[in-house]
Amino acid sequence: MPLGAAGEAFIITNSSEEIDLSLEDDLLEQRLARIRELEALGYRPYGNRFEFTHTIPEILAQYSSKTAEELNPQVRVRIAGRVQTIRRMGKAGFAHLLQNGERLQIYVKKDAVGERDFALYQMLDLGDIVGAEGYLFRTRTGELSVHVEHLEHLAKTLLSMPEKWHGLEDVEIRYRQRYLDLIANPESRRVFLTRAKIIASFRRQLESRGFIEVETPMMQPLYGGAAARPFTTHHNTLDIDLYLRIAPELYLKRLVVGGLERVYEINRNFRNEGLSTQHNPEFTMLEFYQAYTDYRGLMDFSSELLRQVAIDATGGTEVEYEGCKLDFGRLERYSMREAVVAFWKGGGRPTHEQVCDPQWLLAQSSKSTPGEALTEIFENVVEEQLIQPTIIYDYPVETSPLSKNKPEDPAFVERFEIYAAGMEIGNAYTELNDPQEQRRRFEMQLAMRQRGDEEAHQMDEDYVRALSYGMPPTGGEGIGIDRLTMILTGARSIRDVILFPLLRPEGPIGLAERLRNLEGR
RNA sequence: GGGCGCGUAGCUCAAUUGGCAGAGCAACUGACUCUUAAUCAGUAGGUUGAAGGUUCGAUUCCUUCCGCGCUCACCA
Repeated sequence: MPLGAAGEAFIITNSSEEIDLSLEDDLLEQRLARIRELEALGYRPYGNRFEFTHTIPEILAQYSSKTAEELNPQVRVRIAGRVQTIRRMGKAGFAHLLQNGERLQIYVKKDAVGERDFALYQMLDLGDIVGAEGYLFRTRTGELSVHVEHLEHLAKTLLSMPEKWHGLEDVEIRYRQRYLDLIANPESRRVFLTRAKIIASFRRQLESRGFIEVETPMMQPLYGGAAARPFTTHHNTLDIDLYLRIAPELYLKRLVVGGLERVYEINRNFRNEGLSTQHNPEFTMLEFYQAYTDYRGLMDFSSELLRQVAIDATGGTEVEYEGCKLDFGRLERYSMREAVVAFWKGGGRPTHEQVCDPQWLLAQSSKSTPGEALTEIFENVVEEQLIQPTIIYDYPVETSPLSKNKPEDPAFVERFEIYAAGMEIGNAYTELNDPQEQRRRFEMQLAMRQRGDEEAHQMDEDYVRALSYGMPPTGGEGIGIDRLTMILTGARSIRDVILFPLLRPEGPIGLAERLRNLEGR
């Protein structure tokens, strides 16, 4: 396109529409007008494929240490990114392009890029996505930059970006419009990269030990494997109600029966409960099952897994959370009864004999069985004090319908939970594999259900049938990925580690209507 | 669901005892060919979350509602 024509188009658009714009003062309208200016210059407001030579992080990794002299002979690059800052000075100027969380400065000089590309540079808005071609150099102040010789437009921003040095702080917008959070807050980006590293580390470690990854039903005709209320949905053709799973446990153990002796699944569970800083209705669990081991074996395995995950995610075994230094290098271990004695607050610390005495336990609690009383005391007294990563083992049978009894103490089961930062992050046990005992446990749960306990298990007869074919002795464990991610990233709320946490739907946005009204004007 | 707190320009935040709704950034116009929170001159931008009420007068006080956060209960 001849330069004169382009310039003319630019000027005409300005003079004819400027008055309307200033009267309306609508950013959208300004931006849509700018799209027409871009098109008049022969640019596409939403470009297509762009061949780049480097990503911005690649350039920074390769050339950050190079001096001006070492950038000679010229290093030619083609890069793309989102415009993060613009500093215009008449017939030249700078901008920072942001890509994959890192930024690189470009220098655009009219003499170097020509009239048309310089007109494009002058029209850029913060948030536009552009491609640039040129060579690397260092500015007078020493910043590695691209001396641009050609500029290309790849995508237009119609809405204004978050403010540049405070970033985006409104938590509601950060959760609802996570894309803005990811653009504006490097810390948020880092959290989700760390989350991905945590999951990758678990996968790598489990694969290397011969575990295979499987997917089991999310929609289940019977829900089980945990104590929780489910979400209900409906399948039209079969005309049946289905439940979103509260846990994959019963399916994974069917697979162990079937000879998949080491299986794991990393996926969502859904529990129809309240929301809090530690609870989202859908959350991600790792569950794994290993035949021929028991909860003692899993304690050792868990310690290794968590230690390595901490290293893979953060570079070391120590992390700081809420001002406390947590060490994943080793997990402390207490039985539940030991923990009640050890973490007792104030006077009247019980003896070991007392925490084993049903009469003493019942006297401390409103619960009707010694086991439930012990659990209640533990939760009230101990849980919040378990800051260091800690294993608590040997749980009362009443609260554990799927765990195997301790042979020497049938009122307790071979179960442990992992705590850190006062939160439960893991739950594991020696799986109950006696179908007759499992049938009795389900019937106990049914009785609790009839007394009004909505969270008690239903009878899963196919599961009993599976066990009746024989399940090898097996250890199984679940680890809450969201909470572990909170701890390893220093997040206060589970919503900070879930990309799109559940929120109430927002009201009408009104953008579609505004765009419709502005179309073709 | 209960309790406490917050909601002001696109973003981050002010506004004295109830007395003319403001600033910075972003936007718009102009100047500027090595800036980096660029600078300089100017312009525009508001149903103060919504609806009622008290008052001569409400961002401010009261009521209800909406949204978010914290917390308690339930849960992992």
